[in-house]
Amino acid sequence: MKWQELEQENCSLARAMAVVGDRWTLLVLREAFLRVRRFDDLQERLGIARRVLTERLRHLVDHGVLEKVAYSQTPLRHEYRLTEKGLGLYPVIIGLVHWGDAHYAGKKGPPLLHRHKACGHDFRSVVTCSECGEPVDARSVTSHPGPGARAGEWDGRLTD
Amino acid sequence: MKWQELEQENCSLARAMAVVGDRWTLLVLREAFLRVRRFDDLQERLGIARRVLTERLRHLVDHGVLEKVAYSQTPLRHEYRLTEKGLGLYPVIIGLVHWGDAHYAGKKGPPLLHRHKACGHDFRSVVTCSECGEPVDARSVTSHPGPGARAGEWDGRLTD
DNA sequence: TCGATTAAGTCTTGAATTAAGACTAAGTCA
DNA sequence: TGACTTAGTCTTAATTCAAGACTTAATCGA
Repeated sequence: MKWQELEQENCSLARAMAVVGDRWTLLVLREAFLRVRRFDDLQERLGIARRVLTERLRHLVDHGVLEKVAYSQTPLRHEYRLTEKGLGLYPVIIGLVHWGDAHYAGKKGPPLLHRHKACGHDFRSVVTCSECGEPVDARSVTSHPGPGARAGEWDGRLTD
Repeated sequence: MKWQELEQENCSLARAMAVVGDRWTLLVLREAFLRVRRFDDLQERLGIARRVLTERLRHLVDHGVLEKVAYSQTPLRHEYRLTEKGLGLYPVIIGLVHWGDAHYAGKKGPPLLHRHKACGHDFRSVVTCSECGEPVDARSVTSHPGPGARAGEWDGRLTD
């Protein structure tokens, strides 16, 4: 299967991966969340090949994850900002960061802490259920076909 | 920068991406969460090149995300199961799925629903603060260096 | 017994993608 | 005018991937 064919799959994860699923994109978005928005800054901080960065930024703009905004008219210069759709990826980023913290931080602890402005504490992210508010993990969930499931593509494996 | 150099970076996201950040790995893990655990089943359902699947599974086993477990002695056959560390990626997967649902589901709705066993409802994942329990989004968080930050690698941009 | 089947890979080849860094274009600054 | 800045484009060699044929070792069915 070619990469962009993923977009056609009847799976929200596959469709999301078609947008942000390559080796560099989430790192570019990390920088965007850290307010690094300019081409040269991104290139230097990430060590990414310029051609690849060009292509990724275009892809993200095309998919509405970033938008290209002029920050100077003379000379005309642009920066890349997260859209609302892009900000919606925060749970993914923070989830990966906390997984990395849990398994790869050295003895001293994580390199970066995250503070919740509202309560003032450094926190870990906790995934909870939108319906009952309790924490959710892999073992407490079952999956079943939704209204958008394509006929014939469900094999019943998960109906336990 | 080469891919595996990411592991050396002083950033939990980069370290996490070094393990699960390529085009296929999260799709392989999606299948693992859906209890698809055998080589041929994974290969067929994903349409991934067999050589690449071999390499990814080895990588995930090497990093303790999956473990290779014998399910038959004669003939000797193995399957790939999520470890506790692998189960810890559930927030990332569900975050991507819900982002995909929000932005790429068709008119009919998402292809797959997720039910919280404890309360019995289909749910969306909500990321909350471990300290105060309130929902958290990108705008309600600031980041600052933690105990594991390497001297000289922090540039102060985020201390707002 | 013997051929077919199954599972889990390995191998080969051509195509696509990436890393690294030189080069370019357009405008500003001293 | 000449140096500098920003945001790219271009080139080349190395790496990775897609597709699918092939392999190995054991079981199954006739």
